[in-house]
Amino acid sequence: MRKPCCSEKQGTNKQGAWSRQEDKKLVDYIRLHGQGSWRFLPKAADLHRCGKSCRLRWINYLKPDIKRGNFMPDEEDLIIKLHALLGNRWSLIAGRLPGRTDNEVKNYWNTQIRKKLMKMGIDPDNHKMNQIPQLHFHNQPQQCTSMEKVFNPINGDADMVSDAGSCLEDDRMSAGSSHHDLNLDLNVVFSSPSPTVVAGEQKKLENTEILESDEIPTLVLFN
DNA sequence: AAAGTAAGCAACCGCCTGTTA
DNA sequence: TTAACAGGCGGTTGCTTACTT
Repeated sequence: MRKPCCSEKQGTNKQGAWSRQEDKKLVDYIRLHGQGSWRFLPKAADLHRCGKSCRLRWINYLKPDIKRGNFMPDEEDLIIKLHALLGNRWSLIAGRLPGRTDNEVKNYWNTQIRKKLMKMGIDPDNHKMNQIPQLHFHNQPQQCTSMEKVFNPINGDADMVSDAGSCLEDDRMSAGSSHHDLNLDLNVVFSSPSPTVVAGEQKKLENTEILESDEIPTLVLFN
């Protein structure tokens, strides 16, 4: 029924990396006309790319508010927490990280966080222990991250997966825990009928929405 | 120094959803 | 109600770079 994005212009896809000239054309065009109408943008901007490719390039790399560079520990914490709640909803997760894109978050998860979690015996898909973790200890409990205390949406508790000696009591994670630097307090609100809907039913997370209220994002779970 | 391998990440693909006529 | 379309999303690919042998 629907034609593929670039079917009308064979040879416009699989163009590889964007050149400086292409970037400039795209940026100049969007500055002048604004974003949108991606289907017609390539022709209007004299770009031999498909609209999707232009959109992706703009959203992921050319937008002025994109934050590049390494992820901060706070950001990593937040990604893990949100992933535990939302799963692979990268755009939702990225939406809580100012300046980060879904593609960047997804890549970071797949290349960094996933490996770290697996190394600690945590299944990165469900955030549950799947084997005996390789425990390591340090003397700085304040440095505990979500990598070491992963909120488990199934039982509503924090799974202590490593650094057991230093991280057990302080800073215990919960759905209402706080991220000071990013001002991102996560509150889980159950719309109906009761909070017990979460227990053992991760698929309930299928229909979720993060609402902004008084600058505190709230995760609402719909039944 | 060269070849082989692994890791990181930009880019593409195909499907889904919302909107409009 | 349905078809067509645009935009958006997650999964995957493949190129580039770094590292190892």
